[in-house]
Amino acid sequence: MAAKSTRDEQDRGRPDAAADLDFWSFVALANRRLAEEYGFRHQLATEVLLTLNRASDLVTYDLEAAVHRPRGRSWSAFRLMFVVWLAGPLEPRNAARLTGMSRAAVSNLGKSLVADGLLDRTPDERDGRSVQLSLTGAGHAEMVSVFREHNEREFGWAGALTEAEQRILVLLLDKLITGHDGFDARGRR
Amino acid sequence: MAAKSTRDEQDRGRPDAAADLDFWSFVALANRRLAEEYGFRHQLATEVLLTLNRASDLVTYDLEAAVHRPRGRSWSAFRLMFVVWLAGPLEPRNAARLTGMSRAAVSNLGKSLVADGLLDRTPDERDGRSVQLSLTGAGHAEMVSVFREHNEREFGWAGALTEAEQRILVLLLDKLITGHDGFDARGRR
DNA sequence: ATCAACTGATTCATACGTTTACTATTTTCG
DNA sequence: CGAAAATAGTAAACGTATGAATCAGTTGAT
Repeated sequence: MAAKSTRDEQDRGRPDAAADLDFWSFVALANRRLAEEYGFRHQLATEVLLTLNRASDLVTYDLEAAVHRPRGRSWSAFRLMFVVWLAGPLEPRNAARLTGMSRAAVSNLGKSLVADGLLDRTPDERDGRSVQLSLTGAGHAEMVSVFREHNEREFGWAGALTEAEQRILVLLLDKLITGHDGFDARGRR
Repeated sequence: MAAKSTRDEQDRGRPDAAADLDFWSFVALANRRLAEEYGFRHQLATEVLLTLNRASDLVTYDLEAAVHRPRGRSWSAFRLMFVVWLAGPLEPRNAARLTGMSRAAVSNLGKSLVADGLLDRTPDERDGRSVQLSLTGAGHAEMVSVFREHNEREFGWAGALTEAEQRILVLLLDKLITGHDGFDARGRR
């Protein structure tokens, strides 16, 4: 296992014991204390979820910082434009469902993106309550351009795994999610 | 593969084509269009990262909504108290590194938690600039109690996988992260 | 011993997302 | 047909995270 430091025994109680803990040695320490001192039983579950969240945060933060912020866009703006690009035109309701944002977030974000000339919001003829979101020409051009860079950097991350490993990872995550299914994008039933 | 709907061919361009897309069929649709219409090459990487983020968001949202919000605590507050509990006492700097938050976030959050009587912030004798975070008695009691519920619900998620599968998942995520190593908790070098 | 450079924590202004409440439209069904 | 319920989108209030600036203490060179 790559970066697991070994120094997580001894020196509990030393003044700055936490100073040289890294993520992996913290997980090991947490596992040990939760089991030995408190008797919790599902340490592997804790380790799975800690690692899952850690990986997701790290990758997201990197993509946002390296690709999107320099162009003046937020991670959420990219996500919204991504689904409008590939699944659009669509209603805010469906955009929210597919991105996992709230409807209000789509509404707010959409307002900015319309102001920036990247998104069009046209009234729905069928349903007077609703609206259709679509990319403008400029929005489409920006997505094609930004996704080129985004996709290369995604590959930089996923490329640490072989293709077979990547497929297994998707399968396992799929099983994790759908084993708990019946939720929509934001955990609502 | 469990919930992959098959209706992601045909009917592009139908007025509400997105209405019955779910997450998996959206991923399939995105893969197809990115490859066929735009010629992007790393679709598997896109699928891996979309699924990773999705899984992480879903699990986090569920734990926060089911376990922590009902007790009036945020997800971030739990994360901070978790590391202080198991790796503490520690300095805000190290708490930020282990949780992946910014130092400012730790400072803000810490203020609330101290006000609520869950956290102690005592000056460091060695270094007058610094401070040591530790749990109060009430904070410790709350963590033991809340983690019992948290851990059961974690198990509810991870339990969708066999133990062997869980170990493989951790290994793969580990490899994904450390294959890109040299980052600290928030992607800083 | 002193000053400059560094490091740690905090505060401030800002941005973003969520929840709740509201308005408008559509649907349902008595 | 018409009133009640449901649904879509938006606005307001709130909480929380972030980066920049600030304050304070430490370190090291001279």
